[in-house]
Amino acid sequence: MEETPAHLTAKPSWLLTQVAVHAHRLASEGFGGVGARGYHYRILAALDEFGVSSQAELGRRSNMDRSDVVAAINELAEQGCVERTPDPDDRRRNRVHLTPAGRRHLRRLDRALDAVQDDLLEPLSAEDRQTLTGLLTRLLAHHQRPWGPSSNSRPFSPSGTTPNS
Amino acid sequence: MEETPAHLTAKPSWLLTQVAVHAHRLASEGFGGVGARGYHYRILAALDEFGVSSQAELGRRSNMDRSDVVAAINELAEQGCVERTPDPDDRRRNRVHLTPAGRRHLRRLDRALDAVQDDLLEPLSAEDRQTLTGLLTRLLAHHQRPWGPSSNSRPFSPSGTTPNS
DNA sequence: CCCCTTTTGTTGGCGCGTCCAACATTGGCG
DNA sequence: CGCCAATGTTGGACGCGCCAACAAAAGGGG
Repeated sequence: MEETPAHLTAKPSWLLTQVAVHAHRLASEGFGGVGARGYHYRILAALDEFGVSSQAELGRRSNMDRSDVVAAINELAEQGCVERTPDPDDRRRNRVHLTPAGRRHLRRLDRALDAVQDDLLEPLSAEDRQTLTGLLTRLLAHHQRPWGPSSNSRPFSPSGTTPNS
Repeated sequence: MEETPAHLTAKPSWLLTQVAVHAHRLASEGFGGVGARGYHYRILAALDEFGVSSQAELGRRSNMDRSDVVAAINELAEQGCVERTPDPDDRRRNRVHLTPAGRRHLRRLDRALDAVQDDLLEPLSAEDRQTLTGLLTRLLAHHQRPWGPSSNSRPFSPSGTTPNS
């Protein structure tokens, strides 16, 4: 039985990315059954929660590049989950909205994803799960500083709390 | 300021993968300066810790596909970090070993990666970091079990989808 | 001894997620 | 009006994980 180098197992970044690999694998299995993938879920969830949005908004909310939003919405539109109509008030934008079929699809994906969480966190107690969630939430909030490197708009300059630490 | 859907932020798998994205970004920045990437580090670390190995061993230890090991070792060999010699005792295998340059390269990458950990975990106290590391280690160990983690095909398990511990 | 299975290195390819560059159109604002 | 910002879109890049196929070599039974 081959062991993994301690150089790796000692590094939180290693643990994080490797566990994320398993999370991604489980999620893909859950999505795969219905021919969906992560990007679809993100957009459907954002649409469900915030209603009609422009593609740029969807990208910012679900942390995707504008170009990837285009592709995902094309696919969702082909499946009839979503519809694109030009925005009369701003002719640059598209008003994207959920269809009933899209809402049903989202529910399916949501159920699949909930099952994934249980598989993923199986060895942890409810308390441990909460602890983990809290820690990860803090980390994510910290690294989502609005002035970060992004082509997704954010007209702000550097000099935040930590250019380099 | 656009918000992320609670459907996402409430899911540990989302938090995990998103934080992993930042970890990956930071690591890439650390590696990028010297033209390396994750696969290189994994192999160098495994070689440093376990000495001369075959490519298949390297793959198992650092969790990589055999084909990806080939590519990574080609690149490392071009950089003079690693050398491939046929194994006289088993003519299928290659004996891969670190060169002094490779060892120096590894040390550089190691220092860069250590800095990354600090950036990544900046908002957490030392205690929190340890807690996080422990939880992730448990999760990783659980999902690396040879017979498959949760759903089926385990010898025995008292609970299927029930809370535990 | 031969046959069958396994292991190993290697090639080539796929899918997903992230990201970037460029472009035309449109809106906002001085 | 003229400039800059935002939007949608196209096309591409890279990293990582994964799989299928193959030839060469090793190992284990009959």
